Amino acid sequence: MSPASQEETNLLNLFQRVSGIGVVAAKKFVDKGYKSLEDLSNDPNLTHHQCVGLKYVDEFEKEIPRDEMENLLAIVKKTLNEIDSRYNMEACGSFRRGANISGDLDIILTHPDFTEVEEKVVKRHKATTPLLAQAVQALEKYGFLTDFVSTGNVKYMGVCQFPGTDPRSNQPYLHRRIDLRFIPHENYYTGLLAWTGDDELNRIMRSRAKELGYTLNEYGLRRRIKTETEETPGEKIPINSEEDVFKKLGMPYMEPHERNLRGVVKKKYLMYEE
DNA sequence: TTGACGCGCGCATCCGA
DNA sequence: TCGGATGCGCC
DNA sequence: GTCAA
Repeated sequence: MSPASQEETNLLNLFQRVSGIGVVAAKKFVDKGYKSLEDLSNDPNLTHHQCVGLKYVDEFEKEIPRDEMENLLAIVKKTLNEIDSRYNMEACGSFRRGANISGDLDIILTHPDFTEVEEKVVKRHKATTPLLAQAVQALEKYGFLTDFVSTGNVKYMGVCQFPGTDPRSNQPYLHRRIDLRFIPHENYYTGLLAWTGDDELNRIMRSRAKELGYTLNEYGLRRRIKTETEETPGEKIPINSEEDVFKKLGMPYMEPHERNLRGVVKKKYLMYEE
């Protein structure tokens, strides 16, 4: 590769470390002649997301120890329960699968007042559910949320920071990415399953569902209706636990910590090769 | 090593009618 | 001004 | 890029 295009590749990779900058934006910045993140910071036209991404570019690349994840989650639970005890929340992703370190904190939220019907109304009328906004407001007031990336009716993406000094570094705790995702309470278990993952298990379960004439996603498990010409999703199958989903698919239940299939599949493959 | 494959959604922002 | 298209991050 | 063969 020529030195010039090597430099371009390096810059593309550098710019894409910033959250909010993907391939298209990175190319645009290279075309503008930017050579560094400092050049980037002088651009007056960065999106809000990109500004936040740039501000915390180093911190977002640092992994979050499990005990800090637990502390962060505890704050969210405590704060939200104080304003409304009917909030239900669970941290998903690798944390729920038992990982010792995580990249971000992904929390799904339900509330008995937020149903599928309610969600449809919200979307059609572009009204706002106060439930997520209220939760965010409470966490901001606490000083726990420091910046937002995006904030809508059902999904908040932002930045949080545990208060005080991190004994590991003797410095303030790092800024961490946090997502709050509101889902209709009827979809809680399929949502929990989907957002806990991992990707590989999701793929396996979805394709198994397909084989059995179902369709599975974070919104539920449905029977597919086959007609002459087309297939449409049919009635939703009632799900009252994650176990229910495994059961319907004829699979043995897997505890969250048993759902790390990515590494397992790879390991098996490597063993086969040797 | 090779070839098949990877979905869809919420939000911010841009763009053209 | 508004609706659709695009970019992005995410399991 | 990932993953199965």
